[in-house]
Amino acid sequence: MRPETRDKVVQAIRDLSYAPVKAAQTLRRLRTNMLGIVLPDITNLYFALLARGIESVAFEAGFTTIICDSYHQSSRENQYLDMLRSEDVEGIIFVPVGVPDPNALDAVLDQGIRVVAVDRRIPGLPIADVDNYRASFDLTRHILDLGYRRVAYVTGPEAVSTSVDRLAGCADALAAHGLVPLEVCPGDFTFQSGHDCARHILEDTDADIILTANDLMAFGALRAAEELDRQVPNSIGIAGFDHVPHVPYATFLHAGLTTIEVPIHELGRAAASLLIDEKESSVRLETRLIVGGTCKEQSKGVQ
Amino acid sequence: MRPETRDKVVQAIRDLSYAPVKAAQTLRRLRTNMLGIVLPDITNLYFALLARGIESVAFEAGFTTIICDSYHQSSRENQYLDMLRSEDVEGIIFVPVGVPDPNALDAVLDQGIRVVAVDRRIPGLPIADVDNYRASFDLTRHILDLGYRRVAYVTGPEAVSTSVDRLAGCADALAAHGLVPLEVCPGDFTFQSGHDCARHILEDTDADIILTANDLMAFGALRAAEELDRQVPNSIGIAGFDHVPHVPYATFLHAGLTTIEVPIHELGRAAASLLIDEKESSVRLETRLIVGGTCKEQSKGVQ
DNA sequence: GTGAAAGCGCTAACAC
DNA sequence: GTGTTAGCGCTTTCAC
Repeated sequence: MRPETRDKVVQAIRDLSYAPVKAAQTLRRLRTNMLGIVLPDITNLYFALLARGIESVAFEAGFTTIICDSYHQSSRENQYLDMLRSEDVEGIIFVPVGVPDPNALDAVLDQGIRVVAVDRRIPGLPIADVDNYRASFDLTRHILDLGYRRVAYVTGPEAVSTSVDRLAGCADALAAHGLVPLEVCPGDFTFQSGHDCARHILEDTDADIILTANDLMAFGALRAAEELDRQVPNSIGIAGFDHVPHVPYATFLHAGLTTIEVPIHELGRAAASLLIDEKESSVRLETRLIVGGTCKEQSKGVQ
Repeated sequence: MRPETRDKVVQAIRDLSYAPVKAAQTLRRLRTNMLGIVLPDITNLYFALLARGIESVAFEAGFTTIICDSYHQSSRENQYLDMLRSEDVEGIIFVPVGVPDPNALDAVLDQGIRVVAVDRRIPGLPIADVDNYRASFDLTRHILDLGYRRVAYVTGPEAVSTSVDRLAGCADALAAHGLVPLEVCPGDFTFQSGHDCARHILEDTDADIILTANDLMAFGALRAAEELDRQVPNSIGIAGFDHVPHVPYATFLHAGLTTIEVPIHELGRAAASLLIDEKESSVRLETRLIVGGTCKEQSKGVQ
């Protein structure tokens, strides 16, 4: 068409402030260009960073994302799965609360909506994750190298693969030294549960270190140690897992927590790429050991 | 219709696993049942709590929400506004980065999409907020009653109404005592800026208290005080604003921060209600003074 | 109470 | 190049 005709059309679009109606496009093309994210808690920085990573890739690819916060409740999780299905999203990135309800999930899958897991495994689905077992194994070896021997562990929910893998990695590293955990206390990834488990461990065992399945519980443990006047790391060692940059913690814990860095944002990006590029495979990213000030640097008493 | 006929139909829905196509409904009804949220940073707990509040009301009312994270960039904010417009959302809850771009906003408004502000004022729009001026005034009076006199203030971005109001409330309360702020340092609501401003204040002035426009900057100030070996509250007082429940802070700051509690979740709920109930009015919620351990309890030297 | 038909706004296909 | 048309799946209206 002639440039001047083009300009006229463009001008007309302006004048009438015309904007295409998405619903009509969607109906015609049978493509919504929407992605769903289902996660347990958007106020948890870990998941917020994950959502950001996902969104950054989706936005570049022209997808709109709907974040669904399941509040750690599988009933709400199912409601959201149904909702996303009826919205005809083109894919879902799913961080389940525990073991997902097969009914709700299959209904989604049967409609041809692709679902990928991120962080937490879901049987039969591709996933973007890290090697939690390996990282936990390596962290445990690290603290064994430092001379710690009486290891107590604060684990996460048993229905969540990350909890299971991290605990297993720790237990196996201990076993390789002929050791077993002094205590395995069931937490739920919250600050409070970390605090409560650590208090129990400090009061009822002679552990020389507490390992926790995430940083938040490690902070709970730090609090418990402080309440009981136990010096960290001199009287008790503490290590976490995640390396979530909880802001105010920098205020007080200058030397930082010994922990495993999980590339959360990248995990989100990888999961979104799996969905958008329609890959069937999974992707695994690297973690890194962060040596902080909550474990002794010297071997203790072993010398 | 006869019950048995009904059952047959229901059965058929089952068998064919029929689900209505939202796009067709939307096209026909010209209603999308979608709400947009535009906010500066979903990884900031303050905004995550706001989003949760909004979502809880929207979900009950059958609306799907789309959270748009502008990353504190007005360019992205405009992109999202355009995106939400083309999605034909039925309303937008808007926490602007600064002063919103009239072009992008008017385009939305011209299309008949209702927009409400929350937390931060936007000229011409209804808002759900708190009386930041009053609360800041009262907090300042409180610390004056405690005997503090040499008050330094760390403010937020000057394009944001909450910053402006909080600073004005403080300044006016001081003026009522014939005082002026010893120093007003421009922060940007981040931990880092709170730290940097506080360091400057502690090194270059003889302030006896630092007030900050939000809790995050107060934590930065606490960090700065610790670095310079200034005891809180004995050597320097600190107070914040927000009362955001940053989790790990409970680990270390046992007595808590002196601050103003803003009902964030409720603010989100109120904003969503304004939109959904199609009210034109604004709504203002109550704040509360939280007396923590970061200000001296006794008047100092005044007796 | 049941059935038929029009039309929401767009896009893709095809004819000119 | 340009113009015309069918139809995406639903809801609403109107006729029976």
